[in-house]
Amino acid sequence: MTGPRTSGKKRANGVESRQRILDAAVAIAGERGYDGTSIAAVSARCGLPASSIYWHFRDKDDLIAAVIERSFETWLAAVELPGEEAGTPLDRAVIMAANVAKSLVNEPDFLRLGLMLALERRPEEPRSRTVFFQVRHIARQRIEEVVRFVLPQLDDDAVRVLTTYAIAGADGLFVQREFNGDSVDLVEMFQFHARLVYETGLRMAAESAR
Amino acid sequence: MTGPRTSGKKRANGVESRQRILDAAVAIAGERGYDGTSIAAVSARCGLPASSIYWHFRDKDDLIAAVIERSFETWLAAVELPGEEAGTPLDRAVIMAANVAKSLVNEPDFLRLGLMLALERRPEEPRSRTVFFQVRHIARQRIEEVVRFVLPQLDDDAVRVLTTYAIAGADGLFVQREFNGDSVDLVEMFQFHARLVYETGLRMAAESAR
DNA sequence: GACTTACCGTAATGCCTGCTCCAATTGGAG
DNA sequence: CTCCAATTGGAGCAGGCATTACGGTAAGTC
Repeated sequence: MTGPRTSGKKRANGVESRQRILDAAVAIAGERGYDGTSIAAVSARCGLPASSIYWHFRDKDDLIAAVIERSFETWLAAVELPGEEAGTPLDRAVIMAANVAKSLVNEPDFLRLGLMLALERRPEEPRSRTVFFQVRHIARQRIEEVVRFVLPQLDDDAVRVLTTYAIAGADGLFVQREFNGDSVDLVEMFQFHARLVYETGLRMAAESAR
Repeated sequence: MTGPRTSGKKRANGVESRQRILDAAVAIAGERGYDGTSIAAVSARCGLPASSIYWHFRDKDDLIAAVIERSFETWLAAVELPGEEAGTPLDRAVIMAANVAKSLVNEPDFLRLGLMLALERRPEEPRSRTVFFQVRHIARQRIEEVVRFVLPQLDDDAVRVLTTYAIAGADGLFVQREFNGDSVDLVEMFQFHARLVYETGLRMAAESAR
């Protein structure tokens, strides 16, 4: 271990405080949604006064947007198509589905918040909502890539339909688990879903080649 | 003009006022969720003062619960398995799926509000949320019946899994449409989904009989 | 006409909200 | 040491919130 030269750890917090605030915010916003998240609650949870929150973030909307960005990054890092050693393309896709499910079980706040945010329709759309849509678009592209890789014989239209269906199933299964609790085995259901989407893709390809 | 009879309806409102309040509330709550729905906004929209709302409903929670109950009733009435003249059991199930999709397109507020409500986790759970769960349970039973009728060879466990998957797909597709707008043809996707669930059920039955 | 019931309107209650102001503290640089 | 910039502490503001108190009015009953 080294003596860290300049840093140590104790100088005025800054970076760490920002993380503490985000940690508190993701927990509360993931449970109560945008309107249900009060600055006072976040402040109480992270132990910093409201003024500190406003020093780090322009306003509440900015805070929630930052929450989404950070959560998405960690989520995205956890979700990659495994390498060739994992087996056939289908095997790899099923493993990836299981990994997505696991990360959703471990940190459901991100998607829960995102879904709540996206379902809302308010006259003036908050930035946090559009951030979620951007982020969601990236996720969609990644899934589309996987679909295209696993089922290379599909044409663009079929890829799009299948991707939409794949994401819909994922969202829906997540919601089911939120409702019914642990009685829904998310990992198993995601694998089931991945296989089903794959077989459907096979059938679609066969039909269009007919 | 001396005061004519003003025959039809003008006096002593009561029932009609209650409906006006519920109409306003379902629109606002369907767009903004529980916390986003203020009594003042509902009052402004229905033209009645806040005190009238509190005459008809105990509190905000009671109002939202009533909104859910009423919306569910109209939704449930719109969704029935069509009669034998519609064709094979699968045909009938697909038609029913299309009908569900249509009613969701026409009145998305019910499910949008329900999903937002169900995703929230607050320390003290509002009655409206439990009402949604009750209502949702009824819907699930109805779908389970349909699954059992269309695929009578399935055992109970398979029926349960398939029903969960069917509902998850429906929720997920609905959410997709909320995100992507009319570019998602909900009716078509619901039919697609119904057929896919059916084929999966066939395969499950064949496997368990193996 | 007196009394009751059902409903509407006004105005207020007290709490909570997002957000800001400003003074205090801290660590590093000169 | 002094000075500066980064942070925190806490008090405070205006506005919005759910909810209520209370008085008014119209119709129905006797």
